[in-house]
Amino acid sequence: MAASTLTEVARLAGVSPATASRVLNGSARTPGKDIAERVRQAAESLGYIPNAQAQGLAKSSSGLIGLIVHDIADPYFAAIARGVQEAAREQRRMVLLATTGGGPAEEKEAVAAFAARRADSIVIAGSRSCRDEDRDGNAELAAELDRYCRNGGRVAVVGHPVVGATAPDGYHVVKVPNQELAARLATELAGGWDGDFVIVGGPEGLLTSDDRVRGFQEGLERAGRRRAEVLRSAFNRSGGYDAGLELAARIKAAQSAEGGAAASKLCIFAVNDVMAIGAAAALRSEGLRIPRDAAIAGFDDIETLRDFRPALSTVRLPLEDIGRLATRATGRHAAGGDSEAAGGAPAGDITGEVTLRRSTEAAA
Amino acid sequence: MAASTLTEVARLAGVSPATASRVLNGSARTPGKDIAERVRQAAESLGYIPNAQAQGLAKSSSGLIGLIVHDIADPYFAAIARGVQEAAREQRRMVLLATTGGGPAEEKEAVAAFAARRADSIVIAGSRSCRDEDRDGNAELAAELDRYCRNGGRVAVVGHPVVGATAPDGYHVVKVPNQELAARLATELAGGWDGDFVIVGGPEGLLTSDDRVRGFQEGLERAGRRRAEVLRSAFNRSGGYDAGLELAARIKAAQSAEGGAAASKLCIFAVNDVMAIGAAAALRSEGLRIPRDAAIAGFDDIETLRDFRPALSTVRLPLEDIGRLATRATGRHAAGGDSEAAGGAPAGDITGEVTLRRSTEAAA
DNA sequence: TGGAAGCGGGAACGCGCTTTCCCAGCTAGC
DNA sequence: GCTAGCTGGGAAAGCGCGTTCCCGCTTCCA
Repeated sequence: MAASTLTEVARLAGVSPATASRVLNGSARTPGKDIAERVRQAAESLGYIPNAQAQGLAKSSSGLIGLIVHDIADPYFAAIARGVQEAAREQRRMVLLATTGGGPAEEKEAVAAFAARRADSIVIAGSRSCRDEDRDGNAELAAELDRYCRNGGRVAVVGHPVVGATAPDGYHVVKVPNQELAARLATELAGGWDGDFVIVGGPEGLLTSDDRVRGFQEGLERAGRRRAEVLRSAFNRSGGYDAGLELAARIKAAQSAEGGAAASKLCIFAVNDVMAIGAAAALRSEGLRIPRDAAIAGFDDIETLRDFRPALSTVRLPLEDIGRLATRATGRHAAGGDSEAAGGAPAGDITGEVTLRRSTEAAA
Repeated sequence: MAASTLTEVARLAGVSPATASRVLNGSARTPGKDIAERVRQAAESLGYIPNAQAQGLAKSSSGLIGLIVHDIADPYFAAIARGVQEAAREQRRMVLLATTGGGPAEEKEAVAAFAARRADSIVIAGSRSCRDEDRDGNAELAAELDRYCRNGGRVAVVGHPVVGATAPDGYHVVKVPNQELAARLATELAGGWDGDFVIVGGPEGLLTSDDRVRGFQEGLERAGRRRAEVLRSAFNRSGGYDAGLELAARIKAAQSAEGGAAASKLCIFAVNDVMAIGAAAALRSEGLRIPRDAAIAGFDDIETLRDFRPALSTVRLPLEDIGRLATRATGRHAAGGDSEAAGGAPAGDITGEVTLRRSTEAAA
């Protein structure tokens, strides 16, 4: 038994489907009071639920918004997803979720799937990559997005524009000042730290990671410090852990070489909180303590990690807002152009905040 | 310019829409090689993407699976969502996300929205509530689900059946042995702990919380211990924090009353990890240390929290598997009845594992 | 060589809904 | 009193696709 249809409701109410449609699913024309009531009662008694697919077909708009993340279980993406979800609810739309593991090829597939579902808009979170091996994938993704936009879709990307994408109408980028914030973090850290800095970054070519690395180096330079060495590993907890093991070995070697613990201490900047936690875990597993033997800082200020001890110095990013803004940017009335003048939230105005905590205190 | 349609492809290829459909969207009948090739090329050159809405309308099935969670940013739900997402991908379906904040009324709305979209199945995660104020909401939710199932929808619920729901065809519950696992946790803890136990639970009527409380009490009893006092607060980090403050005051009072720190120590069981972390943070903020001044245990073994120090004793729940199993249970061939004999994953066979770590070590 | 069986392709209908167009009935204006 | 103008309702044409039915052609067997 399939759900009851508009026609059935209409028949029961003794009116035409057209009229039933007009009263049940908001139209410019409003039928007479008594008829409306009859229809509503018929719908109620039949438990009528409009078929969104059919509505979408007829109106060619689905009320769907597609969200692409690398991994929904990653707290970074989960936080963004929450914002997206919230904004979607405001707009009375539903969110369609796709996780891709970060590969542009899978992202392209996700875009195609969203396009097939005729999603009104797409939000892409997650770092862009410009690694060589992703070249083709990026090109295909860009092409797919381009087509999607030409067909009237709207897309918002968090962070960087998709590599190689021309910017057609409806293509919006929510800029995150990773570089600038990383620079600020570096200068603030440099103010209270005498030792050297090391950066634990993601794979080269991951733009978010690259930005943060570059920014941090800039900040050091501005503070009159020498550039930090950059260690590359996976952009997740285990990457941080691996790098942490490596660093632990060095620290221990340095300590024993110089005799006491009086050696100049290292300050580790991991390009995201999850990596920082991984690195911290590695140091700890090697018997080192933070910030006694080394300082460590992250990026993102993941909520779940705020109770971590020693409290992690990091850069707070308003992840939920980012998701919300990206979603709003794809809203119907967000027609580009005078987004500032329109009075709505000035999309793209993301800002973060350097947050120094115990993990980088000099006095251990 | 809307996306190109099957008819356009057919025209370009010089065939009828029927033929084009047969070659492009898998049918029992396969047109001739050359024609197929022509159609495929036409599709390619037009950038044809099948309209899933139209397909869904015609086939009356959408390839959509609805997921209902309280909050996607909560790591518990995020982990489940990952599993759901994975299983959905296996089945070549997409997941539609709804977050409800836990209220049955909102859950009902989500179900209705999914029904409108003609989602093939619905997975409901998140604790059921049997509080009085949710009575009406539960009834409405049950009715909505019932209707959904009667219309051929399949639903899987994680944890408990929806309160008041009769179990029609296609209604599946993924049981989580919360009670039993909590009991096991209690007995294991009792083995290495002399002091009293306190339970930090969620609001009364939240079934997951209630189960864990009940199980823990049972376990204590089995171990010959006296029942623990139960503190109630919100089922999240801040609820844990509040309870932690209260407990910290008591502990400090007891310590100063008995002079030294030699008083019998408290072991706190928070009904989930996030609450446990909150409670731990509260104790710490009051100058108490874990496990020196009190032991603490949680439940769920949230991945992001595993690096927390002192390492949290907890019960590992295979959250991802839970999501996966729930999703698979709603699969097309999961026709109920002999699910065991069917050879597939024997759904409902969720099991957890008590994991004792440093936070409950007696020797501080 | 004639007929039946089989196969590849097209015409047409239906999925459930929106929307335009049209028509009947009414009121208002001359 | 007659027509212009308006209002509320219905008929019907799609939206893009799957699918059934039908038809013309080839192939095989008698």
